[in-house]
Amino acid sequence: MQRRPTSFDLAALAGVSQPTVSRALSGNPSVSAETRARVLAAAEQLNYKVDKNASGLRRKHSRTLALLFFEEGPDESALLNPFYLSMLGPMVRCCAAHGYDLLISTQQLSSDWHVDYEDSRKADGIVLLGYGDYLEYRPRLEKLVGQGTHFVRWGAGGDSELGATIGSDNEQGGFDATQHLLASGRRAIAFLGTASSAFPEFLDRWRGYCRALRAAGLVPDEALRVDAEPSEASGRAALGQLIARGIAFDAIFAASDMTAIGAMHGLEKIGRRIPEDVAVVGFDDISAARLASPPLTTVTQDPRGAAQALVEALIEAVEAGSTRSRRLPVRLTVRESA
Amino acid sequence: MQRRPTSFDLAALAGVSQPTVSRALSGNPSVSAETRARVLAAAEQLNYKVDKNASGLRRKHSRTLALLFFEEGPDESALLNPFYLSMLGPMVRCCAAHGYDLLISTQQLSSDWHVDYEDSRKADGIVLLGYGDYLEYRPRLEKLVGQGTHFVRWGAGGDSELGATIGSDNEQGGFDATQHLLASGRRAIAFLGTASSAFPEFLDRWRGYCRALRAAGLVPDEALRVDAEPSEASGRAALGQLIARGIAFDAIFAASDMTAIGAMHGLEKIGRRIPEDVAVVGFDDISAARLASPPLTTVTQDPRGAAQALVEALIEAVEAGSTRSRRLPVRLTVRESA
DNA sequence: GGTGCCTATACATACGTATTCAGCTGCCAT
DNA sequence: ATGGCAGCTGAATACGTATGTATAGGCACC
Repeated sequence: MQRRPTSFDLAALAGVSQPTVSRALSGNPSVSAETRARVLAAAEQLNYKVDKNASGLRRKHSRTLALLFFEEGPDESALLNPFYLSMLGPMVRCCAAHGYDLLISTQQLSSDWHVDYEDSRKADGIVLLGYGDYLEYRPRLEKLVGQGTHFVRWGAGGDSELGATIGSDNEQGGFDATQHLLASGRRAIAFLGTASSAFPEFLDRWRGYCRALRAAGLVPDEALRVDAEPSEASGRAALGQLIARGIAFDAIFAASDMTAIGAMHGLEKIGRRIPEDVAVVGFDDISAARLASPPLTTVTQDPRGAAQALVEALIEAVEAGSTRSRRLPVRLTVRESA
Repeated sequence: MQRRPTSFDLAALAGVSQPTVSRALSGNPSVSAETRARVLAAAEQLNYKVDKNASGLRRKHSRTLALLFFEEGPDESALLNPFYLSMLGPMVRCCAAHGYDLLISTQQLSSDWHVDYEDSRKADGIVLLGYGDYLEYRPRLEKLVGQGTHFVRWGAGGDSELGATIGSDNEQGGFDATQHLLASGRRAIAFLGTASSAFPEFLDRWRGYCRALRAAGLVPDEALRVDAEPSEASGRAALGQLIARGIAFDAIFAASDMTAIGAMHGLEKIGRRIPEDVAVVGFDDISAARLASPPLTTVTQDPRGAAQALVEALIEAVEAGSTRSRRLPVRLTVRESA
């Protein structure tokens, strides 16, 4: 393993100077076609690769984006969110298509704010995943803005002071899901979800649910609303609570698939058939939704579109200096549970 | 957003020279405690961060590892593998603990071999995920070895000529799963899996299955073995095939959870109870296994341990020049399906 | 009091690339 | 023939850090 070839070696081989090599490789139009060809041939021969450290030092950017997952701890990490995980592939591909590399990291709430990537020039900008609209984050995001760091957040959006936000149209998703249930004749539709600030999306889904009901001339009934977090256990518990209330229902709209699957298990246990007795619709389209029995009808967020929107917004922020928030469309995926 | 502070600015503020700043920050023992304190205070004040491009240029490494997912295309990517995805968090944390950053990328088989990260000094070493033991990869891996690139592969291992390999003890997992079924009195245990080179792990799982049978004085029956890929549809189809053969069975060991879940759906459809009529054991412990109904007994690979083993092996390769392959223990997770 | 040694710091330089500026060549118009 | 101009290329330099070598001061020892 001998010394790496440098642009000087390349220049010597191609019979030109080092600056010409640099220009040739970066596609500068001032270098003649034949010179460029000679340089490229030499590069091929020496298996020359630009040293990105030197390049990044000289230019002022690294052509690298950082992907930052929020986490409370190993067991409470945005890296466990299946939707985020499904965005990973598309993000990597989208970055590659734009000539960027992707750095991945996590950020603990408890730790100091060490978003060094942009500070230390390892990344030109940051994608933030798992940062809800918690107030706790505000000062950190504000500091980021203050530093002039380029970043884009996945979230419910709204607050354009804190950088651009990309998120799904949760309200419309809630509307579509509910309308689907209404269209199949259901009238007593329970809503399983929480309005906790930890899941701001759930509130929008609830709003869509209400809008659909009202559009059908119905009035949302608080008795049909049960608090539930996105977990199987919580879904089962919520169903138990619903039953305990003794209120009749012929459908369930769960604000997350995990909750929906838990509720389905609960229904199964008490012998209520799905969808004959109770139709169920979830939200997220996690992989287990398709594998559930019966397969779960759910609101699908498009991971590819989301990934692309995030990456392209960030690149725009990096290269053009600013970008805009976006709300992405969702799609109802009808399977057998409703 | 003014100019970034450099180590010279820091030196001026602390009243020392730039080299002293560099030494103070890197913990060089030759700098006195009081000087170091002054430098650190100045760094805090200026919010100084080492420029990793310049640092990487001067040193010969970037303290960055690249994580490379193999993919045939967007729909056939190692980034879709839930086990790999579950390693992500632990890998990130493990890298951080060792002071490394993690770059994530994909590699298409069809494209040229562009593992530029190490070539271009963006990464010091590479973790390869999703590279089975396909012969097609050999030349590429050999080239990597030839270049002196440091890398570690997740896989069945064995071929130590092609770099270190870290993998689960699939044979033992197959043995444990089968023994568990035997212990509960099952005697006719079907094996659902394929020996295709695309899934070399399956072959080891099959071997473990055979060893358990023989240890119990039974002889593996080829009639109980059905080819199946790791997908729900394939699992359902495999069960159909098994039924069509008209052979009696009281248990199923599927070489993957996806297959097992498909088979469970098939059993449900024809009214066979799980586990009363047929016990089912899977392999992988994907998230859907716990959510299945009944929850699936399966062989759990430890993503944290795997991630740690991969990262630490790679770091050892990078820093010490070489490393060794390892086979990681697996654990049977008993739920309700068997 | 000079020599030698040790500690802490400063000086100078190298890493490999991209860019600014200047220079060279040849061609066209005057 | 000469000035100007365009099209390419080369020389010099800057980017910010880390490190090898040199230097200044302090102390012990003979």
